[in-house]
Amino acid sequence: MLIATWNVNSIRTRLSQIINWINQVNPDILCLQETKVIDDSFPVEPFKKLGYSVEIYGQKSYNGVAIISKKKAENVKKGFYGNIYSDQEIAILHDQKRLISADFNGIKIINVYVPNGSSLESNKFEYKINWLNCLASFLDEQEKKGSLICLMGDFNVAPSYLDIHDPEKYEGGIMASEVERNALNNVLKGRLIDCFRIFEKSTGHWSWWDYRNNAYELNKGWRIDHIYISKQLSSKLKSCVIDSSPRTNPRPSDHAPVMIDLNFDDPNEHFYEEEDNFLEI
DNA sequence: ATGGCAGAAGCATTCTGA
Repeated sequence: MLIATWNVNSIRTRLSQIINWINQVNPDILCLQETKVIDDSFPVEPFKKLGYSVEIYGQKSYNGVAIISKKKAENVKKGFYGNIYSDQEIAILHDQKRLISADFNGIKIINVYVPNGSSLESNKFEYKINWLNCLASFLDEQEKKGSLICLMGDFNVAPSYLDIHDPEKYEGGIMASEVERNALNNVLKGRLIDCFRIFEKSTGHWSWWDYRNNAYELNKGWRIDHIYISKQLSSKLKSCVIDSSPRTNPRPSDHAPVMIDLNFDDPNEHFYEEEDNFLEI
């Protein structure tokens, strides 16, 4: 089962590129971020024509998330829910459409677009940390229910210096600060693993390149788009790749899709031992 | 230290992103 995440930076501008990518890759589940459109204007039909089901949670101009899937999503939830924080705080977090979740094959798929935060001094940074703390509480609740989790999206955090093209310049700044990494680690709490780092330990692998300063051509990127799965699922993980090819398209998204292959054909087949190859940073 | 580039809204220019 192929599960992918892609910050497309506008579903309407990127529609043909996304359809082409789906035709090439044939994902079972594709989580999109930054769709930038209200639900009534989301181009649903091109996906339905390919046999996909579409679940959307969008707003005007900014943010917006969607789950495109071959199987119909079950238990679709838009935004945070459950007994986490006050209703008032939840209401504030719902103003920005950044999270949608659904169940597939007994796995809870959680698609997130984590706030960027702008700068460490910004009130948007405070919002980012609050949002990540809310996500941590949300996952605590899911864990209590015993759910198997696949959490993916644009996290706007580089987990380590290995995930930045120029760590000397950027370490400690936005997307690379201790505060953000602590907040991310508090979401993961060791119960979720970074699929990409199961297979690749080295630096030089990016999922986002700035539109400015010829960053893609100079390969000056960051790895800020991630797929995390419950440790119990790690034995089912066959691969995790970043497909940078759409970044070479005319008028590309600044992000590339990230994809995992989870084995559900043979439940006894193990690709990795759980405690092996887990990179602790 | 600042801006670079791109998208949406909407029609000149601002806001936002990362």
